[in-house]
Amino acid sequence: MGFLVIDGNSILNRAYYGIRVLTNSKGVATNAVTGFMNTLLMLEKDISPDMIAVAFDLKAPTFRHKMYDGYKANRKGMPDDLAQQLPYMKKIISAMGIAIIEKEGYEADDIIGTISASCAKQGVPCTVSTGDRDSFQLVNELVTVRLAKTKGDVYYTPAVIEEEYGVTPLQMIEVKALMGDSSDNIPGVAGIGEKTALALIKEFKSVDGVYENLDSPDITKGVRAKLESGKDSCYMSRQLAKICLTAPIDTELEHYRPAKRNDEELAGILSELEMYKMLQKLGLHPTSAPTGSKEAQAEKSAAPQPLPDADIVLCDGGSIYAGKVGALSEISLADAEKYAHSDSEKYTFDIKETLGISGCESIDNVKFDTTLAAYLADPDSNDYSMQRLCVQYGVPMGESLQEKSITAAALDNALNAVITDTGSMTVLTDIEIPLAKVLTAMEREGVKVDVEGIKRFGEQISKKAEDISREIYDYAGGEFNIGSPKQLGTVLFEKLELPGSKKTKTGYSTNAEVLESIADKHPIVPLITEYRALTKLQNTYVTGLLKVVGEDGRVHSTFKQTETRTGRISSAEPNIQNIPVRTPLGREMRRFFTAKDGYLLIDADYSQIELRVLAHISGDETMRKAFNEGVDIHTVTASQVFDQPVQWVTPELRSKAKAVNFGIVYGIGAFSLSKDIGVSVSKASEYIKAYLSKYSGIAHYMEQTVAKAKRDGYVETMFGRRRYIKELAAKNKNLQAFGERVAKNTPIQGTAADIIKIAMIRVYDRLKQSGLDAKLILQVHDELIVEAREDCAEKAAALLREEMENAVKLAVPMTVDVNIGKTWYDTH
DNA sequence: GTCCTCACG
DNA sequence: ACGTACGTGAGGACG
Repeated sequence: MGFLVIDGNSILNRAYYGIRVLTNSKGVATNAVTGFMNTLLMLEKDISPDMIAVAFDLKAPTFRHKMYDGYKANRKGMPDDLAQQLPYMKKIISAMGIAIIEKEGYEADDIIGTISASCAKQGVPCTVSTGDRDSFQLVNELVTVRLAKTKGDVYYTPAVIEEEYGVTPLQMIEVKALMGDSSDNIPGVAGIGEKTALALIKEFKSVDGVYENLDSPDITKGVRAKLESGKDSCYMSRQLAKICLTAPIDTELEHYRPAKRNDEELAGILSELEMYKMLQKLGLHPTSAPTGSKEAQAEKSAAPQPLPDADIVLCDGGSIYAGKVGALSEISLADAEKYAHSDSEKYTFDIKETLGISGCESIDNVKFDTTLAAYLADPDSNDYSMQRLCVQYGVPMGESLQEKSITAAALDNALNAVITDTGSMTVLTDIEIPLAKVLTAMEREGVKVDVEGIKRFGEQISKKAEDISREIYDYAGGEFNIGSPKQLGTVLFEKLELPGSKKTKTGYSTNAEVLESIADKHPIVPLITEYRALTKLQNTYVTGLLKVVGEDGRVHSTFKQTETRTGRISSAEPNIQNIPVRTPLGREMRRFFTAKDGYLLIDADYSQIELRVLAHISGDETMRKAFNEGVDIHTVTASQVFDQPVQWVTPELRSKAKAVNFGIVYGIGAFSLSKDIGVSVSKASEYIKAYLSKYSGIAHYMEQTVAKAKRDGYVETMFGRRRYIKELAAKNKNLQAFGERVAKNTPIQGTAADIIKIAMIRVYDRLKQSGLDAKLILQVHDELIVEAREDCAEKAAALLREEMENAVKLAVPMTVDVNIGKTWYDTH
């Protein structure tokens, strides 16, 4: 009903600051557009307006937002990534058939005022949607302001305003004349705030009234003096505060009935922004596949082969269905094994889930897997559901089972094109698909844990933690929750007045680094550090682990295959990849991960796999030589960076060089390196410079990689696994720098991940065919753990080493350290 | 649900 | 003037 007028700038601003920055794959921010659209749709649904207009500012810039005062780089006083969204927003509004009103020299408020006045004159109800309170003066019997708030909108009618402020809507102008408005550059009367202004207007009705009654006993001396000296400013402010009701715009209300929506245009813009949820909400389909770059789109000439006629395999509600498109039938669990080994070519939707439900060890002749393909096409996503993929790839989502088979086939076609096009088909068929059965087997097998041992350990830890907490309370002069960073910060920095400044948004930072820096300032600090270590062990590892031990006395972690951006595997419930090892006490936990009776654990880990990968792909001769000669890489690096003969390298220098080597792999910065090794930033900077000049091949490779990433928008591993880096296209310098580090790190971390995956598949296959009683049970990024019967352990260990070392042939050897022991602790 | 902290490679 | 190394998962506090 009636007219809806939206304060475009205000709503867009609120959306921008209210929603974390979202961007599409090309780095264009979409958060403000998303928020605005949600607001618009909500308003349309709520109000069902007959006429709609969106008003935008076209006035000389004002710094409305304190946060960005001083942000001089942009004359609009608007962050770049918000300004970036304005043109899209306007195009979308137009495509929706909704009128945009803007007028040179007028603010959105003036336009809204003029429209609302016309409505009031013609007896048309009018709703003003805005995020700020400036428009309250426009409110009357027909005009309502709908203030956008985080927790739902609030309607302001004359009665509500009277109730909240005790003045009429029009008197808001008088109030503002007195109190001013810093965001609108309205000075008001210096020294008069909201409270005083409201009280004055409540009593004297207007600015005139106030000045006529300066002698009133209700006005204190101080206030009176301020009013007298600020009189000119007050009357000037009154003019400024008044919203213009006669802006030269089209006030023929009928002209603002929405035109027919231009679906094609709308779908085009939303697809460009990759706003798939919004497309779905509007009942539209994406206009093009999103993942391929422009070149990829153009290269459609090298079209992939259409999929052959093969079986689709779907899981639904714990059942498996397979067969030709549109003719699936349920595969009973009894028949699953037979079907799995049949000759039919299979297109699974989620092979790991299929293995899990069917109980099969493996599935033969799997040619394609939708989920894994979608992961390779877009590893940034965290949702590979059919529904999500349909939205992403513009495929209609089927409701019934048979329709879903059509959907799956259509998705496979789309993804097959993407994967072929981007050169990641072999990663799919030779790595990810065969890996699924290995991970499934590892999950089923699990690892034995010593439950009683963990419990005893936990009791010791708890006792110790309790003792320490008492000591802490003594020093603190009272009990408090040590685990609450907020309370801890208060105790350390206010009560005990220790040095250390606010660091986080919400308060004091109390992390290990901060505590370390003040460790010798007060005896409570080392106690807190110790308390933290103990409670971490207790909560996360002792209690956490006991919660997930199966009836078989083993823990069965889930190895997630589509979780990381780089291609690594992740582990959850429990996370078996972050069991303590670095401290002596933490390392004790590993005594409770053990081989079953009569068996041993074999632990094999790659030595310096990431640096070796770097030596290979960069072609750096110095580093390759070091690895080929089998010398200690950190010692060599120390000798290079600090210009010392190898035999003169001290443990200290070696340790620094080690940190530099790590830093290089992460896309080093001098600041962080300096923090890590405790030298000045300028020293750290010198080290990096020396490193890059000695290892010039690495310097060159890093430059090339970043340049290529900026040009193409993605980086790749040796095997063709891709990661798109949208941050490189961002305008924000910090984001760009992050993108560059990612570009440097991902090919290294990702290639190492590919290598160990290949090794896992080979180890699994070889162990199986060898007939040895030995099974792969764990993976920790560069480390594989096999549980083997005692009499098989040596052979299994040799096999493990052989397959890992020969998984790929690089320009440097892939050295593996192998250890055998009863528990995980013993293998280190 | 988000933040902080901290465990691992 | 600010923030500052890559990739994860989990627990507790707090609003």
